[in-house]
Amino acid sequence: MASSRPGPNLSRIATSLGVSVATVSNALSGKGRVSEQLAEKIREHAAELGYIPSQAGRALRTGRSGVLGLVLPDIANPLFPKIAQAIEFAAKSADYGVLIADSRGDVTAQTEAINRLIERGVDGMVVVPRRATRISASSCPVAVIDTASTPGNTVAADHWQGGQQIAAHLAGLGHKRILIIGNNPESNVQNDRAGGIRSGLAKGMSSEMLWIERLEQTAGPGCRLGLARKAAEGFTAFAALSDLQALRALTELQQEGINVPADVSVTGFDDLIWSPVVTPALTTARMDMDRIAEIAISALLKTILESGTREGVIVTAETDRVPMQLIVRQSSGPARPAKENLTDGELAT
Amino acid sequence: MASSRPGPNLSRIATSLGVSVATVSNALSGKGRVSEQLAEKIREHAAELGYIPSQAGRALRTGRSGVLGLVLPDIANPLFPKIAQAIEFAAKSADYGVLIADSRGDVTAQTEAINRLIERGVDGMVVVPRRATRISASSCPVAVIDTASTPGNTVAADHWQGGQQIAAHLAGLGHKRILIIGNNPESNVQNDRAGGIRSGLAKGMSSEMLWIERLEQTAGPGCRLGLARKAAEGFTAFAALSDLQALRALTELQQEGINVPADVSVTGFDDLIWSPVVTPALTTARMDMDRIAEIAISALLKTILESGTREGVIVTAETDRVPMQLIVRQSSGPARPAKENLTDGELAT
DNA sequence: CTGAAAGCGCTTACAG
DNA sequence: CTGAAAGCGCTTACAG
Repeated sequence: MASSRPGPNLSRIATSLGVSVATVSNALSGKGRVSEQLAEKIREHAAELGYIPSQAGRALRTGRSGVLGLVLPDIANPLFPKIAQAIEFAAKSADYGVLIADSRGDVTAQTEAINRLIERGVDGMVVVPRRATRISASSCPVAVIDTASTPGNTVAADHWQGGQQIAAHLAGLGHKRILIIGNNPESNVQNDRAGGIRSGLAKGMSSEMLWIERLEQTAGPGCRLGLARKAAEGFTAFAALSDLQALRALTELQQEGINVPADVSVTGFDDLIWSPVVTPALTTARMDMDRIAEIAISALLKTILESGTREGVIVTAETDRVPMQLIVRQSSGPARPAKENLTDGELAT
Repeated sequence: MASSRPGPNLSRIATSLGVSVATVSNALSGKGRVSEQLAEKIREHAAELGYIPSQAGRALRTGRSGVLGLVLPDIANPLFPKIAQAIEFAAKSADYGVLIADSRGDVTAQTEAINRLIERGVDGMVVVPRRATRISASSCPVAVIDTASTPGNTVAADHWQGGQQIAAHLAGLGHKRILIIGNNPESNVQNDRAGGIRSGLAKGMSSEMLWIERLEQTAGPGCRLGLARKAAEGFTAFAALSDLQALRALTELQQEGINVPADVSVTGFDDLIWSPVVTPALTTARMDMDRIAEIAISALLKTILESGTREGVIVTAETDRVPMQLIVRQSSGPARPAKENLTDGELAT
């Protein structure tokens, strides 16, 4: 005997009302082949009994589970909450559930995570791929969120444009020498952001790149980044490619007795949870995750609903990049006149 | 016509092998009522065809979906990644999927989230409740992760003991006056942590409580916490009840030119992503989320597998509190001799 | 050891 | 407008 569900089913409603299950089904689904009078009576009775449709029955019959998968490279990434929240919200609005899968670890784990979701019968999935992973079409529609310059990307923040906004902001404040601080040189997202910054520098501005992972390979994990020296060399702006790196830079500078933003400016990306909380609050460029999620989900659902059979395709959206928004807070300010000028100023006093 | 699934089903394997579906089912489920020889042949053929069992069919027949729900008060909470990762891992190990539900917003949203999961047919769920929410038994087993002093809690970190560890650590470093920094006075977790700290203070130590939310009600959100003044008053240790508050304290102190840990110590809770990254790295007390998740999931599954019918109960575990682990990093150090003593010392020189 | 059959709850052509 | 029937894919008593 199958373990029985607690609540009533269509058949119980039907017999108790003296009608057929087909009619009850039609009435509740509102497909309209039932007289409004009867339909109303059925809906009322169903509500009264606390009827909850069986997803299993429906899924078996329709071939659709009503569930989407969300594959993340590493849930521990602080970006995850925003993504998950946005995806869950977009899915919920379309009456879909979201099954999470973490592919922490290598690419193999990512493939396994995807397979597990398929075994669970998801109708489609949203994948935020690991660095440099190419998502191959599997056996359900897939939306990829990475960066527009990654082939096969469905939709993402316009990281390049975000970088340009940071550059324009720093240019406007009079900064000349920018240290760009990234974590991993293989990240498409970070490279796009860095490229955007460089491309947005005004005349007379220059930049240098610092990859933390490379530094740590020689100096050990958790090492100082040597930012005080960089400041002494004349860098006045530290543009991190993520708020986590920005936080690292900010606290290192503060610890070295360098005042932010009086002495130097620090900026980040992503507007993570702590950005408005630290002192000074972080200037950062924020992704519009709600919009990205909305686009990804609607592209996904369009494909799911159109294709009768469950084809494995990477879906595309009309808009594949969503502008980032610059959020100016206290961690960035006007560039102090460089040493030489300061001297001039003092002479002039 | 129901939209057909792409892959083969039991019936296809059966006919292609000239046996019955029942035998194929038995062979694949390994229930052993099939000769090993035939079973092997069937397994081989199934693998060859790339057979993936239909969750829908199985769920409809067995009354179990193989999916658990995870209800979070607010996915944006930085603790979420750790919880989600741990729960997903524990569930995956038991061959269950995890459906997420965010109850951001009020208590109503939490109830709705729970209902939505039930409609999706979860076999059980893990709930991390909103502050001061009492989870009432719904129509499936529920495991609650909050704090041991919350009635109806299934399992949680021993926040009180975590607080005691922090207190012992600060006592050992010679600190006398501790400022405990919390966010919300209604949080059970924060109250337990604060209580633990107070109860763990050694002779001659004293503490004062600072609730940020209260301060912000008058001084506005994002206001300074006035920690420099507290330091001047003689507080040498700032024990935040979460790493987010610890980060806020740390950066405010640094901005005010107070050196951590040379002048004062800062500690946090939860070992969040940035704790090892900031300078100085944060001393913190970490929850063993893996163990908590394991206990919650296994208690949940035990109830699910035992109860034939899907009763709505809050499950209990033998162990309801898991010790926290103190992680000592550079943000805490020996208390500097207080002013009076310093003078003595100078006289003695 | 193996198979025929029932049935989980639903939706959807089809017939009336 | 309403109903009888088939069937989605699976598991599980039951019979042989």
